[in-house]
Amino acid sequence: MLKNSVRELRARYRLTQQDLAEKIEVSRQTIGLIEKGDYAPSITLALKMAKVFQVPVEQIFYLEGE
Amino acid sequence: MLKNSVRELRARYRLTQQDLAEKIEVSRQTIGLIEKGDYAPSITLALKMAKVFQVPVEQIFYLEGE
DNA sequence: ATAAAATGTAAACTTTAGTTGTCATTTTGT
DNA sequence: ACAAAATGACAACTAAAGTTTACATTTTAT
Repeated sequence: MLKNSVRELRARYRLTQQDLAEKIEVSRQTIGLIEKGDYAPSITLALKMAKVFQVPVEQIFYLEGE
Repeated sequence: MLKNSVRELRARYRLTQQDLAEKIEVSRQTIGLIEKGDYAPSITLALKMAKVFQVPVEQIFYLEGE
């Protein structure tokens, strides 16, 4: 099962969902749905996010319970 | 633009597309299309692949030319 | 307390990931 | 050289990502 720490990282950088959305070129709603855990984004989105937060992808998205 | 080194890693482990497909639970065709660069897989697929190859996701998938 | 900004949510939609089946071509092993 | 295994490719399809619009609720700042 896929989990993520987008909300925490976003808080650390004091970005709104809108801010983050713009930086990685997706809609605000998409950020919301990802934070909620509603779906597994594309690797492209994940890589862009990792760049914004300056952490490895694995530190944002990870499989829990295999 | 998204690039990847799936083919190289798969060769290193001497796995067929079919083998890899089974390990990460996708179809053989999907592996072929990813190697060809036809599309950006989900982060879930990428994480599973990273596990198989025992490398960070960034070593498999990366954005080239921003 | 109030207004503005931020977030949650939902429906209807478009786009793209991923599947299944099938056949042709290439590679590998004997 | 030959057969078997592996890959390429394509069409038609299904499933899921991601968008847009719109409105309700919550948070934040003054």
